[in-house]
Amino acid sequence: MLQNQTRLRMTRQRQVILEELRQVDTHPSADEVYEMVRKRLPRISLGTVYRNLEILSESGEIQKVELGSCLKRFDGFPHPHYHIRCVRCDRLVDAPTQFDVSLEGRLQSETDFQILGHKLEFSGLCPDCK
Amino acid sequence: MLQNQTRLRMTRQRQVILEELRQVDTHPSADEVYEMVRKRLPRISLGTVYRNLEILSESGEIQKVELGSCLKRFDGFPHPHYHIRCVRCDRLVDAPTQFDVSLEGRLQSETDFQILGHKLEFSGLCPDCK
DNA sequence: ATCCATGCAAAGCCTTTGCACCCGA
DNA sequence: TCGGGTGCAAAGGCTTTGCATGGAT
Repeated sequence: MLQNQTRLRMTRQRQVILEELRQVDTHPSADEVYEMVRKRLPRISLGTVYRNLEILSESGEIQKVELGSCLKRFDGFPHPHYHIRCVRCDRLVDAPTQFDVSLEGRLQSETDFQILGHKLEFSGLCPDCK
Repeated sequence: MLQNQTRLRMTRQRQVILEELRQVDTHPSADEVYEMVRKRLPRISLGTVYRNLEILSESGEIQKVELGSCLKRFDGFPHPHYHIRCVRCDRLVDAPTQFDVSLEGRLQSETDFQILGHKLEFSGLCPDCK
């Protein structure tokens, strides 16, 4: 979250992006947001959309859904387990927690999806970074 | 997982990638795997590493750590909640499950990380796809 | 022998960034 | 006014792919 002293300047672009995003529950990508916003602000640029999505999610107004970065990581051990990612240095370690299939069972009764699996990632500060 | 009938052809490159990955717990990126493997197979190409990481994770020999794809999605509602992703059409919907902070507490006592949060994503087949 | 895998390089996709101009507070 | 925001376009980073050749079964 941003401190109050760094209050967001509310430009038309930023406001429209926020409004459009709050009107849907489809979790659009940056490009999809761009297309939505363009109907109201035809001259907005894709760069502005990216910049504002970043700023809005840093300030806690919205959230990014994906974990980590674009960079994929690989784990040589295929058994199901969880990870902890250091928010500062991006180090990824196995979490000393048991995999809990019951999470899926609880959800299954509440949804029309056929649940097949789940992934859980913790974030925090690693011993070196805290 | 691949069916047994589609047994993997075990080339030297594929085998070395698998061996190297099983010797570390650092969750390397594709490029880091490339650097590791290159010490033993100097002529291997980055494309081969990518192709094999993909094949090995599809066959269940290893796993990709990141959720979803490289494409980031945005959610206009910043309160903590979980998502379900359709493995077939990639649609993303909110999970009708309560956010459970106690997951963090249980882990905190078991690790030297300072836990700050967690993300949980379910995968499954959406009503349209199943 | 067959067909998948490889090396190489180019292309692709999404995202970030430099720069000059603009505008909200 | 003035520092952050914008549009535009180019660059960047990671990943995928086309193609001719190579190699496992």
